[in-house]
Amino acid sequence: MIQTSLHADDGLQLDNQLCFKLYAASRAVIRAYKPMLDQLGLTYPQYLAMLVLWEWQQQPPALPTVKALGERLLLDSGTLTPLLKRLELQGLLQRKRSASDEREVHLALTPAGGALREQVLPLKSQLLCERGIDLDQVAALRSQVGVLLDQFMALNH
Amino acid sequence: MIQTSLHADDGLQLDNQLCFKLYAASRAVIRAYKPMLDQLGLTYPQYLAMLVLWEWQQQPPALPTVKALGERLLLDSGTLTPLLKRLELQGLLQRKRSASDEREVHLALTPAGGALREQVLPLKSQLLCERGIDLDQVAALRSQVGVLLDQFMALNH
DNA sequence: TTTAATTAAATTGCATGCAATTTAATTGCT
DNA sequence: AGCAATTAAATTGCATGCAATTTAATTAAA
Repeated sequence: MIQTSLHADDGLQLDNQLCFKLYAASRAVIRAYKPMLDQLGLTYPQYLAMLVLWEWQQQPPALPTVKALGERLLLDSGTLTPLLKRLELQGLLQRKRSASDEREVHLALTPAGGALREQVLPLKSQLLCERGIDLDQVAALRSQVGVLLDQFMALNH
Repeated sequence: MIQTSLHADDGLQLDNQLCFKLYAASRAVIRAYKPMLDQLGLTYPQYLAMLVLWEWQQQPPALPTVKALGERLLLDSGTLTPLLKRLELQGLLQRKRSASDEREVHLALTPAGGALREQVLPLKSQLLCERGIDLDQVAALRSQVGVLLDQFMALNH
């Protein structure tokens, strides 16, 4: 393929930046979730935290710690601590110091927090339906963005 | 392809969420830019703003307004006004009220702001090189994420 | 031409992200 | 045991994002 560029460096054109497309697409998708999240009373990162806690609930023995949640979401305690305090204030979870290791904080869903899960699936179906999203296309893109993510996670050692 | 799911709703597994992959990938790429941006003295959104201003400089007559910049970056004045004030404080640009329409604020690069552009390309090449990024793969993914972005922009009317 | 509706920025308030530091608890080492 | 090194959260400080409101200027309309 032949490059016929007018400028010496299309490499700095905003539209040529994968980083900008990702950044903008991420915000656009979060914006699309907003009506659903408003009904749930959650912000987007709070929703992600709940996804992890709901998932964890299905494979008991141990409760997740703040650290474990952070590894899953790629967020640190500086972000998670205040976020989790807000979820606790809303009555969706409880934060309790581990008895065996007082440094750790275990996260346990309350009944209300567990129940909230049931409201998500219908709302999400509605969202996808209303917008006529192609599920196969979404799955394919998710897989590719996932590969990119893994590469960058490996590179950022 | 046959679905053999253990749970009734893989649809809520974090790893199955395109939104999370995008969100995490976006932050990972921004993190990868950090060393370069530190050398430039810019944050990531400040860098995006500079990209637009550099691009604009090549097609004169009129200067971009805050609104025009916002349309390009998909950001509003609530985000841009303080960001631009910081760039102005750093001496990279000037903000001046339009004479013809006092509501508008025009953005003009200072010589320092224009000169900064020259430092970016070599730093970016170095970044790509050090990490052994496949340019064709990046271009392909950018195109696909771009399609997704366009779809969501259309849907969020 | 007054006045109502629009529009562009700025401002306010809140919730992230994230670097850097601090605190408290636990491990490892000698 | 005694002490240094690690580790998990919390805290602090700063820069976004973004909804909602405000302010000032321009346009449209009666």
